Amino acid sequence: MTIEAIHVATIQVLLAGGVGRLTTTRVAARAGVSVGTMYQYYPHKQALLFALVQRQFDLIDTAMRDAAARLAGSDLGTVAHGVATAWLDAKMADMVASRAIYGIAAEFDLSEMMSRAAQRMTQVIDTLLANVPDARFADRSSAAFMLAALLGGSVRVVMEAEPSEENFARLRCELPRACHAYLVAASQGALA
Amino acid sequence: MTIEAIHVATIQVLLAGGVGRLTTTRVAARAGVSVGTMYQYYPHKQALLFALVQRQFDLIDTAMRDAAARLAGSDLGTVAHGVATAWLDAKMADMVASRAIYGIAAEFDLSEMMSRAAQRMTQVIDTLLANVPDARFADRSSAAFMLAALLGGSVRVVMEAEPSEENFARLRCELPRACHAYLVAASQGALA
DNA sequence: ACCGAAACTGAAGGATCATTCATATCTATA
DNA sequence: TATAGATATGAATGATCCTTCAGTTTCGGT
Repeated sequence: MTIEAIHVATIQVLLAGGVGRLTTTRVAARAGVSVGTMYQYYPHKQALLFALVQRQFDLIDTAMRDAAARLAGSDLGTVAHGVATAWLDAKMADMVASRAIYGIAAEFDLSEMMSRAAQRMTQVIDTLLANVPDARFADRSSAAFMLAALLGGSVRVVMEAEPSEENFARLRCELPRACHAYLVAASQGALA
Repeated sequence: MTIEAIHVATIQVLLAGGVGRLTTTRVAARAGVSVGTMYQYYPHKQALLFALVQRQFDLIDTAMRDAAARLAGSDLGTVAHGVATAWLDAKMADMVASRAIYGIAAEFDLSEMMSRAAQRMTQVIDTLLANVPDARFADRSSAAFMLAALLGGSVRVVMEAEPSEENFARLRCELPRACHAYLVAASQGALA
């Protein structure tokens, strides 16, 4: 499909040179179509990029909701570990796209989009925490907010600063542990 | 000083419209100088931006080293709290610049610079952890790495997604707690 | 095979920008 | 005050790039 080729090409171009080097001509060339064709699917460059970002956000959102459904009602340790792992899986699964997309945020104003995504994520975590049987949180919404920030931020920083296999392995090992430790600290002791 | 005016103007322009809207003319205009003047201090736009980023990184690096010196030899709780607070203070002190600068990373290739900054930060934390009397880490370097990722990431995400006073207050309250909890979990129990 | 619609093409228009340089202004020293 | 060097100016240059549209190709149905 033409449109799929355009998407793939866009990500490739983004990875090759960042948003700065992403031109409509270059994307079209890499996709094997002409510039004009692109404009039949998207009114401007920005629309193309936004569509990519939206798709990525939706993917991750869905993955987190699935994980939340699976984990509902589990004990604190399972939830902490499960959320961290689901997040890592979702990000890693489409790491190429994720990395490429981070760059778009700077050129265009994605703050509204990112804000919405963060809020949805916090919301999902919050309801998940509300149903953990063996923990009561003094300030559950703050805990959910912080957990979302820890998850989102750590992965992002590693991807941007030094995305090596070694570092991802560390993340995979340490992030669940960190989440668990934080949630235990934020909850008023175990009740089971 | 002309050069200071240029720096300030650059950050203002960055905040107003991101890297995408940052043009040499606009920066010069806002600084109250002419384009040509800018080129007497920096060979190109990129050099100007890199200088800004470097300065910011150095500021934060210095702040963290100072904090580390102050905290050397303290117990785990003090170190965790101190590092988190120092980090927040450093970032908040120049939040305007910090936010502006995040945007530069996408347009130009700052990955090398960011990688170095992250490594220095991890190193500082690592030596700090090595001198905590009441804790022994199974894998100290991983703990230092993870702590750096947690600190760097969470602040960044909040700044980008929803930089409200309320959220910073939450960060200030929860981040030290999260750091402490993680470090306790990563160390093999308290020895004091 | 023929036709209309849908999809595709890519050269050209029109903007925007980074960068240069010939010229002007300031500053400090003799 | 005269002068050299340092600093500042901003119109002009040349490049890049988004976007458009008149014309071509492809495709499904008859």
